[in-house]
Amino acid sequence: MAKLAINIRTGDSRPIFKQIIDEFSKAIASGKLSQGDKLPSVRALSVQLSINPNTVAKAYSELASLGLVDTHPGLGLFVAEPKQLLSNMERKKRLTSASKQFVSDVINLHFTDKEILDSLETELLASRGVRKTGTV
Amino acid sequence: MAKLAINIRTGDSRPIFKQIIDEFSKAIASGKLSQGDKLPSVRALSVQLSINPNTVAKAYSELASLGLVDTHPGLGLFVAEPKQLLSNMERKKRLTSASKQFVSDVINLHFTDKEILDSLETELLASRGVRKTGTV
Amino acid sequence: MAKLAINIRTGDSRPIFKQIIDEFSKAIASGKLSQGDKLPSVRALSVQLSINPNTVAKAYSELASLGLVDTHPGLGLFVAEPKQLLSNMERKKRLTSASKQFVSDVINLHFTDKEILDSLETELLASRGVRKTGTV
Amino acid sequence: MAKLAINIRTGDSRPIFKQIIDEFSKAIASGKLSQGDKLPSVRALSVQLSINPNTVAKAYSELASLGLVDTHPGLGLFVAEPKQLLSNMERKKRLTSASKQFVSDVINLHFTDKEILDSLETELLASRGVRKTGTV
DNA sequence: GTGGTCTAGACCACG
DNA sequence: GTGGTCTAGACCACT
Repeated sequence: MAKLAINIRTGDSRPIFKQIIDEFSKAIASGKLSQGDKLPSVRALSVQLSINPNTVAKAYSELASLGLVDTHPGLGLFVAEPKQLLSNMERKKRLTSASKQFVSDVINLHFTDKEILDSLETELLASRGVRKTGTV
Repeated sequence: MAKLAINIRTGDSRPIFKQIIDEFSKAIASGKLSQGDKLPSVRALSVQLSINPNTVAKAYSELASLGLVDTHPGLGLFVAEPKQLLSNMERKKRLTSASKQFVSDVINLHFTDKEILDSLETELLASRGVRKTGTV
Repeated sequence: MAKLAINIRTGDSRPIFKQIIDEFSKAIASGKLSQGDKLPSVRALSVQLSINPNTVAKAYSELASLGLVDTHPGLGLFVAEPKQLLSNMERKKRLTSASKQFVSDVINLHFTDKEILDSLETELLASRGVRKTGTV
Repeated sequence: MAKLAINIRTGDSRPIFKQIIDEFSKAIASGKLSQGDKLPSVRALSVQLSINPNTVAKAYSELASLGLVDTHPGLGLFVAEPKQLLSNMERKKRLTSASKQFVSDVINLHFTDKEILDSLETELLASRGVRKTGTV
């Protein structure tokens, strides 16, 4: 079980609980957290991040409903087995929606398509625990 | 003045005012609206889209502060001359930030990198008024 | 749009927010609420049920993540278009899980299988807005 | 004393003590455990299942208060004689309540009534030690 | 100790 | 007006 650091930025546009969700999502997707690994307790993480325990609880609750973790009251939260919760149509719909959102966000920055795609690829590799050193 | 259709979807996750901004941004970026073209009046657009005039006004106000349009009090809003308001560092920062956000949004959908990049490319081309299949 | 009554029972073993979710779920499944219908506002329902607004908000938030309603900040919540959010495997898994749970709950009441199945069928028909009057 | 296997699943939504109760309930209802059979000791079962002895003790305590087992201090727990503790009205009430709960749980999975009833029948037969396909 | 629920009250973004 | 987020503090069930 790798060392895990959850980072919260107050200047971020995303709400705190969403940042927590994203951090754990990426940690699980990249393999930094593996099935069966225990998450920090609600109280422990709330102290570590200096936020309200309810905020952590909300994030944990959503992670559970996303199927990424299993909750065991009295024991804690544990990384769940990988599974596909959503129908293929819903997955596709969400990918398209996120793509549209991304395009809207960057369209006025006047980058070329290649620059945009390269930037995305860099982040994708990073999220999978890979540094972008090879050719594109 | 080019033919222009502003589309608002009630099912969209973005707030209405943001959708308006994005629609005009894309229209300007793709050349469907050119420098000097007049935007519809607040009242006219609010009637056309069946939304609150305040919402349109808010969108127009942000378009102006983004530098995409010039306000001519008493006459209306006009597409501004293309300019670059942001430093290259700021542009790069926003691109990276949007990329990170996008990756967070789709990481748990379990698509391959290629599928994700393809989806984005499709939307990029669409935003530039191009269909992906078949060269233009 | 039919008249809608949400009932909360303090003696119920389910938490309040879950009761609210179930009530709206059944209202939507049975057609008592149709696509596009507006749900009562968080504040209005919290007053009507004499509970904390946050509790209603939590229920509404889960209804949204279940895909049953669309939220439009500033406007309210509306019944969403019917869709299949979950993969067939996940649907089957949840059906089996619920069946097991149900059997565990009634196994010691010493009813015959037929009595149990009849009871369930009655409730199923009721949930679809049908009174059980025909033969079984 | 019949051969008996108590199965605890960490992925189950039910708390551990409830799983233990359900397992013994089903074993008794199906005849796998008969009147007078001795249950494993608290310590033995807790070791076998790798769980906290308090959890086993809690389950045993509830089994006793349900009237399914008799406690003989110093000797252990033994399966009690079959008896009916609940009034018919109470039994019927609990069946209806469990049915309602079940319907609420599955109503949004969009299965047909037949699929739901089939799933339940399968589990009912399984709980009585019968496979559904092929008579026994 | 663990997570889950509920209340109370505040502030923000959206229309 | 609408819903969304966060804090503070309480109580409960489970291990």
